[in-house]
Amino acid sequence: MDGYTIVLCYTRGEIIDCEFGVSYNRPPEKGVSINSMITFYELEIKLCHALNINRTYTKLNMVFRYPVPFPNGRGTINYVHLPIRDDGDVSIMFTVVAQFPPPNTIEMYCQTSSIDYHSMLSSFTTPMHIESLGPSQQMVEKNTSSPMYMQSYDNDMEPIVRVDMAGVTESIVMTVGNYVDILPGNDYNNVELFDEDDRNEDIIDMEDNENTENDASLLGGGEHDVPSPIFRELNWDVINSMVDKDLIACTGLWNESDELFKGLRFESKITKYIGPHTCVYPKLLQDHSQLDSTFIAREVQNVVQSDHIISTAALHHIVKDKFGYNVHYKRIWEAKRKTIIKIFGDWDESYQVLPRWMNIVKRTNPGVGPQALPTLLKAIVVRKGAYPSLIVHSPKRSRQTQGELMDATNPPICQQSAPQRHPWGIQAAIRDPSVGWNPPYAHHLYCLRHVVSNFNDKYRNKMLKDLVCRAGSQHQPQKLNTKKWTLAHDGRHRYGWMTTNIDECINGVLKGARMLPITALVRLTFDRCVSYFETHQTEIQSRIANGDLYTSYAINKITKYESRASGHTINIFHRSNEIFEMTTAPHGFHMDKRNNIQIVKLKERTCTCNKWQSFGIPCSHVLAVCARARIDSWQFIDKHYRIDVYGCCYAPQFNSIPHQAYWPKPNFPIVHPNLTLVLVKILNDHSQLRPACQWELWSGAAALANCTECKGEGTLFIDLLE
DNA sequence: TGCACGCCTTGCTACAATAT
DNA sequence: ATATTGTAGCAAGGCGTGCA
Repeated sequence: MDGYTIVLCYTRGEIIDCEFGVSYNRPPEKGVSINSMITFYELEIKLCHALNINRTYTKLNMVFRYPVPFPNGRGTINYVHLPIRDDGDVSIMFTVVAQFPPPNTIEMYCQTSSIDYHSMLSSFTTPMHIESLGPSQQMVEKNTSSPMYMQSYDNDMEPIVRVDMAGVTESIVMTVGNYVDILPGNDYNNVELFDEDDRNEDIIDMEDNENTENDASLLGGGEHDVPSPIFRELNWDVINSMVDKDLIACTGLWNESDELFKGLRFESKITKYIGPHTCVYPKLLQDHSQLDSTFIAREVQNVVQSDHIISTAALHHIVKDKFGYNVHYKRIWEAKRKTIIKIFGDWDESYQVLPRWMNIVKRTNPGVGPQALPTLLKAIVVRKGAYPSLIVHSPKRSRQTQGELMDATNPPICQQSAPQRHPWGIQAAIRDPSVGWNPPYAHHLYCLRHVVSNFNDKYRNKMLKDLVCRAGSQHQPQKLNTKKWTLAHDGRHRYGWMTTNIDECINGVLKGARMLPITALVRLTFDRCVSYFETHQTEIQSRIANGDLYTSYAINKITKYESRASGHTINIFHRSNEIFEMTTAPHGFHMDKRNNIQIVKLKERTCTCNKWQSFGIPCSHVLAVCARARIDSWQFIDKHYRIDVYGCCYAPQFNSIPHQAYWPKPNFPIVHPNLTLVLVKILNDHSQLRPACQWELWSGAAALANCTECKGEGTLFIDLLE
C-alpha cells in the first residue's frame, strides 16, 4: 500500500471547537484509500461514491483537518480547517499529512449542500468563457420539454434548475485547455469541448446514484450528446434561441457574461450574429482580461495563507494549471501582494499596529524585548557555543566590506556564560552609537569571504585569490601581518570565525519572515524565536540528562586534535613553570609539513600555533602536553563551550501574546507621518528630475505645488489625502 | 483613475563546481 | 563525504507609459 493514503470521512455531524482546535462531533463514517496523485475532481468523485452522495443534486464540501504545530517545541498540535476546493488544496493536504503523525491519514469533514444554480453562475466571473453557461431562468422554463434540463420546486415553490454542476465545473476547466475556434456554421458539434474521459467518469459516478433514470436523461444517450446540459447550452442553437427574447428578461444571468454579451448585442438589443465567434481568439490561451490580479488574489488566498512564503513562480503555476491562462508575472506578483494585505493587513496600517504590539510584548515578556530577539538568536547559535561575541553587519557600511564584532553579553540572559567582559555591549550601541560601536563594546573586523571576493573581483586570478584566503586563515602572527582580517590578529574576538556568513545563516533561520507587513514580520520572527528556544531547551536538557559536559562542537574538535597529538614529540619538559616545547607530526593533507617547533605555556594558556587562543579549545600541542604531564585537558576548554553555560542562553521562558482586543491602550504617543514633510520629499524627488525648477509649496492641505520656473506648465498636483 | 506591463537595477538564492 | 565557493538566474520593486 505504499504511496496510498487513507481518508477518514466524517459526515452527518458538525465541526466543533475543542482543546486542540477544530474537531468533529461524530466518529468517522468511512475510510477511503487514495493515491497521492489524485486530483481534486477525482477525490470528490471518490468520496461521493463512498458516502453515497448524489452529485447531481448535492455538492460535497470537503474540509481538511489541518494540523499546525504549536511553536512550543513540545510537539503539541492545533487543528484548523482548510476547505479543499482545488488541486492546489489537495496538494497541500498531501504535503501536510506526510509531515504529521499518524502518517498518511487524512481527516476529512464531508458536508453537503444543495446545488444553488444562481450562486454557481454568479461565482463564475472567471475567464473560462462562463458567459457560455448562461441561459436565463426564463429560458429554462421555456425549454422544459427539452431533455437537457431538469426543473423542480423547493418548498417555497421557487423554480430550481438541477444540473450536474460539479461535472459542469470540471468540464469547463477541461475546456480551457482545449479551447478551439468556432467555425462559421455554428453547428453545436463545433463547440463540443468536453473530454471523452470526463464523460466516462461522470457516467461511472452517476451509475451509483439512485436517480439513474433521471440522470440518464441529463446525460443523454445520443450520438451528439455532451456530458452536461450546460455544455449543450454552449452551442449556437441555444444562443440563437435567445435573440427573439426580450432583452431585459435575459439580462439577469447574462450580466455575468460581458464578453458574449458584447458579441451578441447590436443597437441596444440582442440580434442574431452570423459569423465566427469573435470572443474566441488565440490570445485567450495566453491571457485574459477578467483574470486580473484581484481575482487571482481571491483564488490563491488559501494557498498563500497556508504558505505565505510561496514563490510568485509557484503561484504562477497554480493559476496556469487552474485556469489554463499564462498571465504575466507582474500580475501574479500583484495578486500575491493583495492576498498578503488581505491576510496580514495593509503595510501602512501595520506600521501603526507595531508600537502597540511591541508594547504588549514588553508587558507580557518583561526582560526579553522583541528587538533583542534576533540579536540574541545570532549570539547563541554561533557554532553551538555561548560565545560572548556577536558578528553583525555594520549599519553604516556596505555589507561587502566590513562586519562588526560586537559583545553580545546580556547579563539577564547570559549571566553565567559571560563574565562581564564588555557588559551591555548591545545596549551601549543602542544608547549611544558613537560609543557602543567602538571598542571595547564593538570591534571592527573584515569578513574574510568578502575580502577574498572583492580581491577576486578586482584581480580575477584564482590562484591569488586562494593565497589571500589562506593568508587570512593563518593563526600564527609571524606568518602574516594584516590586522583586521586575519585570525592571527583577531585578539580572541572571533572564536575562529573568519566570515560573517553566520549572519546569512540566521537570515535562513528567519527567512520565512520576509516580504510581509512589518507587524506580521516581527510577530513571525518572535514566534520563530520562541520555537527555536523551545526546541533547543529540550535538546540541551536531553544532553545534560545524558551526562554531556560540553557542546558537540567542542567534543568533536578535541577528538580531532587528540588523534594528531599522539604524533607530537615533546622536546623540553619544564613542569615547574609549565612551559613545553615540541616537534609536530605530519597530519591530514599536509603530510609534507612536519617538524615544526611549537611552544605551549599552560600558565598563560597560549600556544605558538595560536589556535588555543583563537578557538578557546586546546590544540593538539596542548593535548600532547596534557597527556605527557597527566593533566586533565578538559579544564582548558573555554567555559562558553560548557553545555550548562550553553543552556543558560536558552533559559528564558516566553509568554503568549493575547489577542489584539485585550491589548492595553498604549501610554505613549503613536507617531504619524508628517504630510508636509512627505510632500517636500516628493517635491525634492521631482526637482531632482528637473533641477532647474524651484517648487513652491502651497499651504493648506499640502495638496498643490507649482513650479515657479515653468509658470503652470509642469505644475505638480499631489493629493496626499488619497 | 486604476491597472497592466516594459525596462531597468539591485539583491538574493539555488545549485554546480571545487576544496578539504 | 562534507564544506566552501562562484555564479546564473530569479525576485522584488521603481519608474514611466499606454489603455480602457
